[in-house]
Amino acid sequence: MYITPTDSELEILQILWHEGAQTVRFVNDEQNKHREVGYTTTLKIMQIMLDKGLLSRDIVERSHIYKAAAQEEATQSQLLRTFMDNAFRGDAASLVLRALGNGDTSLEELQQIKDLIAKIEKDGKSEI
Amino acid sequence: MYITPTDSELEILQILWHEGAQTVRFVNDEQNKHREVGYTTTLKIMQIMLDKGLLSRDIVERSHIYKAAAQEEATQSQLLRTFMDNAFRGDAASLVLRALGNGDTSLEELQQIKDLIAKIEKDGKSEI
DNA sequence: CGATACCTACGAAAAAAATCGTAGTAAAAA
DNA sequence: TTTTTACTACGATTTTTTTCGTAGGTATCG
Repeated sequence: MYITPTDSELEILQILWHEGAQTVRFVNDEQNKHREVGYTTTLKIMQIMLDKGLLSRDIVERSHIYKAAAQEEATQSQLLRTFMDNAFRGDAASLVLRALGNGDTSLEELQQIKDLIAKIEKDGKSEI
Repeated sequence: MYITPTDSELEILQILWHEGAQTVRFVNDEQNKHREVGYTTTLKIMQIMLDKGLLSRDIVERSHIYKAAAQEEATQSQLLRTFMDNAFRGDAASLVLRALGNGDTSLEELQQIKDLIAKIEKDGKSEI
Protein backbone atom coordinates (compact mmCIF):
# COMPACT_ATOMS: atom_id res chain seq x y z
CA MET A 1 0.00 0.00 0.00
CA TYR A 2 2.37 2.65 1.26
CA ILE A 3 5.68 3.12 -0.45
CA THR A 4 8.22 2.96 2.29
CA PRO A 5 11.67 4.32 1.50
CA THR A 6 14.74 2.14 1.84
CA ASP A 7 17.56 3.32 4.07
CA SER A 8 19.42 5.24 1.43
CA GLU A 9 16.23 6.72 0.10
CA LEU A 10 15.45 7.90 3.59
CA GLU A 11 18.87 9.49 3.83
CA ILE A 12 18.04 11.52 0.75
CA LEU A 13 14.59 12.42 1.98
CA GLN A 14 16.07 13.74 5.21
CA ILE A 15 18.26 16.09 3.24
CA LEU A 16 15.43 17.37 1.09
CA TRP A 17 13.03 17.69 4.00
CA HIS A 18 15.55 19.84 5.76
CA GLU A 19 17.16 21.76 2.96
CA GLY A 20 14.23 22.06 0.63
CA ALA A 21 14.37 21.35 -3.10
CA GLN A 22 17.90 20.72 -4.27
CA THR A 23 20.02 19.35 -7.08
CA VAL A 24 21.58 15.91 -7.13
CA ARG A 25 24.94 17.59 -6.72
CA PHE A 26 23.86 19.25 -3.51
CA VAL A 27 22.41 16.07 -2.08
CA ASN A 28 25.49 14.11 -2.99
CA ASP A 29 27.78 16.68 -1.40
CA GLU A 30 25.68 16.55 1.70
CA GLN A 31 25.94 12.77 1.87
CA ASN A 32 29.66 12.94 1.41
CA LYS A 33 30.00 14.90 4.60
CA HIS A 34 29.15 11.66 6.34
CA ARG A 35 30.21 8.87 4.04
CA GLU A 36 31.66 8.37 0.59
CA VAL A 37 29.03 8.04 -2.12
CA GLY A 38 29.56 8.30 -5.86
CA TYR A 39 27.64 10.99 -7.68
CA THR A 40 25.94 8.57 -10.03
CA THR A 41 24.86 6.46 -7.10
CA THR A 42 22.95 9.36 -5.64
CA LEU A 43 21.61 10.26 -9.04
CA LYS A 44 20.38 6.75 -9.70
CA ILE A 45 18.63 6.45 -6.39
CA MET A 46 16.95 9.80 -6.85
CA GLN A 47 15.73 8.68 -10.26
CA ILE A 48 14.31 5.55 -8.72
CA MET A 49 12.64 7.65 -6.06
CA LEU A 50 11.14 9.85 -8.72
CA ASP A 51 9.78 6.71 -10.30
CA LYS A 52 8.26 5.56 -7.05
CA GLY A 53 6.72 8.93 -6.44
CA LEU A 54 8.86 9.72 -3.43
CA LEU A 55 10.29 12.77 -5.21
CA SER A 56 9.19 15.20 -7.85
CA ARG A 57 11.39 17.46 -9.92
CA ASP A 58 11.61 20.60 -11.98
CA ILE A 59 14.05 21.25 -14.75
CA VAL A 60 15.84 24.53 -14.36
CA GLU A 61 18.72 25.56 -16.57
CA ARG A 62 19.34 22.02 -17.80
CA SER A 63 19.77 20.83 -14.24
CA HIS A 64 17.12 19.04 -12.25
CA ILE A 65 15.81 20.30 -8.96
CA TYR A 66 14.31 17.56 -6.86
CA LYS A 67 11.96 17.93 -3.97
CA ALA A 68 10.45 15.48 -1.52
CA ALA A 69 7.00 14.35 -2.49
CA ALA A 70 6.57 12.13 0.54
CA GLN A 71 5.60 14.05 3.64
CA GLU A 72 8.02 13.93 6.52
CA GLU A 73 5.52 13.22 9.28
CA ALA A 74 3.51 10.63 7.42
CA THR A 75 6.65 8.82 6.35
CA GLN A 76 8.09 8.85 9.83
CA SER A 77 4.87 7.56 11.32
CA GLN A 78 4.73 4.76 8.82
CA LEU A 79 8.34 3.78 9.43
CA LEU A 80 7.87 4.03 13.14
CA ARG A 81 4.92 1.69 13.11
CA THR A 82 6.84 -0.94 11.19
CA PHE A 83 9.90 -0.57 13.36
CA MET A 84 7.87 -0.72 16.53
CA ASP A 85 6.20 -3.91 15.36
CA ASN A 86 9.44 -5.57 14.36
CA ALA A 87 11.68 -4.56 17.20
CA PHE A 88 9.23 -3.99 20.06
CA ARG A 89 6.35 -6.25 19.11
CA GLY A 90 4.21 -3.20 18.74
CA ASP A 91 4.75 -2.10 22.31
CA ALA A 92 4.88 1.68 22.11
CA ALA A 93 5.41 2.17 25.81
CA SER A 94 8.55 0.14 26.04
CA LEU A 95 9.92 1.79 22.95
CA VAL A 96 9.34 5.16 24.55
CA LEU A 97 10.90 4.09 27.82
CA ARG A 98 13.93 2.85 25.96
CA ALA A 99 14.18 6.03 23.93
CA LEU A 100 13.98 8.28 26.96
CA GLY A 101 16.30 6.06 28.92
CA ASN A 102 19.15 6.93 26.64
CA GLY A 103 19.65 10.10 28.58
CA ASP A 104 19.96 12.79 25.96
CA THR A 105 16.56 14.35 26.11
CA SER A 106 16.44 17.95 27.23
CA LEU A 107 14.17 19.33 29.89
CA GLU A 108 12.11 21.24 27.36
CA GLU A 109 11.60 18.10 25.37
CA LEU A 110 10.56 16.24 28.47
CA GLN A 111 8.11 19.01 29.16
CA GLN A 112 6.64 18.65 25.68
CA ILE A 113 6.20 14.97 26.27
CA LYS A 114 4.57 15.54 29.63
CA ASP A 115 2.20 18.00 28.04
CA LEU A 116 1.23 15.49 25.43
CA ILE A 117 0.68 12.82 28.05
CA ALA A 118 -1.48 15.17 30.06
CA LYS A 119 -3.50 15.91 26.98
CA ILE A 120 -3.95 12.24 26.20
CA GLU A 121 -5.00 11.52 29.76
CA LYS A 122 -7.54 14.29 29.65
CA ASP A 123 -8.97 13.69 26.20
CA GLY A 124 -8.64 9.97 26.22
CA LYS A 125 -7.25 10.34 22.74
CA SER A 126 -5.12 12.81 20.84
CA GLU A 127 -3.44 13.88 17.66
CA ILE A 128 -0.18 15.73 17.36
CA MET B 1 31.20 -3.40 16.14
CA TYR B 2 27.77 -4.64 17.09
CA ILE B 3 26.11 -7.35 15.11
CA THR B 4 22.71 -6.05 14.27
CA PRO B 5 20.11 -8.59 13.21
CA THR B 6 18.38 -8.30 9.86
CA ASP B 7 14.60 -8.19 9.79
CA SER B 8 14.03 -11.88 9.56
CA GLU B 9 16.68 -12.54 12.16
CA LEU B 10 14.87 -10.16 14.43
CA GLU B 11 11.63 -12.01 13.84
CA ILE B 12 13.31 -15.17 15.11
CA LEU B 13 14.88 -13.42 18.07
CA GLN B 14 11.48 -12.13 19.11
CA ILE B 15 10.16 -15.66 19.21
CA LEU B 16 13.07 -16.96 21.24
CA TRP B 17 13.07 -14.00 23.59
CA HIS B 18 9.45 -14.66 24.31
CA GLU B 19 9.20 -18.40 24.22
CA GLY B 20 12.61 -19.29 25.49
CA ALA B 21 14.89 -21.89 23.89
CA GLN B 22 13.16 -23.79 21.11
CA THR B 23 13.64 -26.01 18.12
CA VAL B 24 13.69 -24.85 14.53
CA ARG B 25 10.38 -26.60 14.07
CA PHE B 26 8.78 -24.58 16.82
CA VAL B 27 10.13 -21.29 15.50
CA ASN B 28 9.01 -22.12 12.00
CA ASP B 29 5.52 -23.03 13.15
CA GLU B 30 5.37 -19.79 15.03
CA GLN B 31 6.36 -17.80 11.96
CA ASN B 32 3.79 -19.60 9.88
CA LYS B 33 1.05 -18.23 12.08
CA HIS B 34 1.80 -14.92 10.45
CA ARG B 35 3.30 -15.65 7.05
CA GLU B 36 4.34 -18.61 4.97
CA VAL B 37 7.97 -19.58 5.48
CA GLY B 38 9.63 -22.82 4.40
CA TYR B 39 11.17 -24.93 7.11
CA THR B 40 14.62 -24.89 5.57
CA THR B 41 14.45 -21.14 5.28
CA THR B 42 14.06 -20.81 9.01
CA LEU B 43 16.71 -23.44 9.58
CA LYS B 44 19.19 -21.68 7.35
CA ILE B 45 18.68 -18.31 8.96
CA MET B 46 19.07 -19.79 12.40
CA GLN B 47 22.31 -21.44 11.31
CA ILE B 48 23.55 -18.10 10.04
CA MET B 49 22.56 -16.50 13.31
CA LEU B 50 24.47 -19.17 15.19
CA ASP B 51 27.44 -18.29 13.07
CA LYS B 52 27.11 -14.61 13.85
CA GLY B 53 26.76 -15.34 17.53
CA LEU B 54 23.17 -14.19 17.76
CA LEU B 55 22.08 -17.64 18.87
CA SER B 56 23.59 -20.56 20.71
CA ARG B 57 22.34 -24.12 20.72
CA ASP B 58 22.29 -27.41 22.54
CA ILE B 59 21.83 -30.79 20.97
CA VAL B 60 19.16 -32.83 22.66
CA GLU B 61 17.94 -36.12 21.25
CA ARG B 62 19.35 -35.46 17.77
CA SER B 63 17.42 -32.22 17.55
CA HIS B 64 18.88 -28.81 18.15
CA ILE B 65 17.55 -26.44 20.73
CA TYR B 66 18.40 -22.85 19.98
CA LYS B 67 18.38 -19.96 22.33
CA ALA B 68 18.92 -16.25 21.88
CA ALA B 69 22.44 -15.17 22.68
CA ALA B 70 21.79 -11.53 21.95
CA GLN B 71 20.07 -9.77 24.82
CA GLU B 72 16.68 -8.33 24.11
CA GLU B 73 17.21 -4.94 25.71
CA ALA B 74 20.66 -4.34 24.30
CA THR B 75 19.55 -5.34 20.84
CA GLN B 76 16.48 -3.16 20.97
CA SER B 77 18.50 -0.20 22.18
CA GLN B 78 20.97 -0.66 19.41
CA LEU B 79 18.28 -0.95 16.76
CA LEU B 80 16.44 1.98 18.21
CA ARG B 81 19.46 4.21 18.05
CA THR B 82 20.03 3.41 14.41
CA PHE B 83 16.39 3.85 13.56
CA MET B 84 16.16 7.10 15.44
CA ASP B 85 19.18 8.43 13.59
CA ASN B 86 17.91 7.37 10.19
CA ALA B 87 14.28 8.29 10.47
CA PHE B 88 14.30 11.06 13.07
CA ARG B 89 17.77 12.50 12.70
CA GLY B 90 18.51 11.38 16.19
CA ASP B 91 15.72 13.40 17.68
CA ALA B 92 14.41 11.22 20.50
CA ALA B 93 11.76 13.67 21.60
CA SER B 94 9.97 13.83 18.29
CA LEU B 95 10.11 10.08 17.96
CA VAL B 96 8.50 9.75 21.36
CA LEU B 97 5.85 12.30 20.55
CA ARG B 98 5.05 10.44 17.38
CA ALA B 99 4.90 7.12 19.17
CA LEU B 100 2.60 8.38 21.87
CA GLY B 101 0.49 10.27 19.40
CA ASN B 102 -0.69 7.06 17.84
CA GLY B 103 -3.20 6.74 20.61
CA ASP B 104 -2.87 3.18 21.76
CA THR B 105 -0.94 3.64 24.95
CA SER B 106 -2.72 2.68 28.14
CA LEU B 107 -2.97 4.83 31.23
CA GLU B 108 -0.65 2.57 33.16
CA GLU B 109 1.92 2.84 30.46
CA LEU B 110 1.61 6.59 30.44
CA GLN B 111 2.11 6.53 34.17
CA GLN B 112 5.28 4.50 33.76
CA ILE B 113 6.56 7.04 31.30
CA LYS B 114 5.70 9.92 33.59
CA ASP B 115 7.54 8.20 36.40
CA LEU B 116 10.59 7.81 34.26
CA ILE B 117 10.46 11.43 33.20
CA ALA B 118 10.15 12.52 36.82
CA LYS B 119 13.14 10.42 37.67
CA ILE B 120 15.17 11.88 34.85
CA GLU B 121 14.22 15.39 35.86
CA LYS B 122 15.25 14.72 39.40
CA ASP B 123 18.47 12.84 38.80
CA GLY B 124 19.48 14.70 35.72
CA LYS B 125 20.24 11.30 34.27
CA SER B 126 18.82 7.82 34.49
CA GLU B 127 18.95 4.22 33.54
CA ILE B 128 15.99 1.95 33.07
C1' DC C 1 13.60 -55.24 5.98
C1' DG C 2 11.83 -51.43 3.24
C1' DA C 3 9.23 -47.31 3.45
C1' DT C 4 8.20 -43.27 5.79
C1' DA C 5 8.99 -39.44 8.69
C1' DC C 6 12.05 -36.00 10.75
C1' DC C 7 16.00 -33.97 11.33
C1' DT C 8 20.53 -31.10 9.78
C1' DA C 9 23.91 -29.31 6.33
C1' DC C 10 24.77 -26.48 2.72
C1' DG C 11 25.19 -24.77 -1.98
C1' DA C 12 22.81 -22.11 -4.94
C1' DA C 13 19.12 -19.36 -6.74
C1' DA C 14 16.07 -15.44 -6.24
C1' DA C 15 14.99 -10.96 -4.65
C1' DA C 16 16.07 -6.52 -2.95
C1' DA C 17 19.09 -2.71 -2.51
C1' DA C 18 23.18 -0.10 -3.46
C1' DT C 19 26.94 1.13 -6.38
C1' DC C 20 29.18 2.48 -10.34
C1' DG C 21 30.94 2.79 -15.27
C1' DT C 22 30.08 4.41 -19.65
C1' DA C 23 27.74 6.98 -23.03
C1' DG C 24 25.54 10.97 -24.49
C1' DT C 25 24.33 15.98 -24.47
C1' DA C 26 25.00 20.74 -24.01
C1' DA C 27 27.14 24.87 -22.31
C1' DA C 28 31.40 27.27 -21.27
C1' DA C 29 36.28 27.91 -21.60
C1' DA C 30 40.49 28.06 -24.17
C1' DT D 1 36.49 25.22 -33.15
C1' DT D 2 38.40 22.06 -30.09
C1' DT D 3 38.52 20.94 -25.39
C1' DT D 4 37.01 20.88 -20.96
C1' DT D 5 33.35 20.75 -17.71
C1' DA D 6 28.94 19.56 -15.80
C1' DC D 7 25.07 17.38 -16.16
C1' DT D 8 21.50 13.13 -17.07
C1' DA D 9 20.30 8.35 -18.55
C1' DC D 10 20.67 3.76 -17.77
C1' DG D 11 22.48 -0.93 -18.03
C1' DA D 12 25.14 -3.88 -15.43
C1' DT D 13 27.57 -5.33 -11.40
C1' DT D 14 28.04 -6.01 -6.55
C1' DT D 15 26.38 -6.68 -2.08
C1' DT D 16 23.05 -8.07 1.16
C1' DT D 17 19.22 -10.70 2.50
C1' DT D 18 15.92 -14.21 1.88
C1' DT D 19 14.41 -18.42 0.14
C1' DC D 20 14.60 -23.07 -1.14
C1' DG D 21 16.08 -27.61 -3.24
C1' DT D 22 18.69 -31.57 -2.58
C1' DA D 23 21.47 -34.73 -0.09
C1' DG D 24 22.40 -37.43 3.85
C1' DG D 25 21.61 -39.30 8.43
C1' DT D 26 18.85 -41.80 11.88
C1' DA D 27 14.81 -43.38 14.16
C1' DT D 28 10.18 -45.35 13.69
C1' DC D 29 6.31 -47.67 11.49
C1' DG D 30 4.10 -51.41 8.87
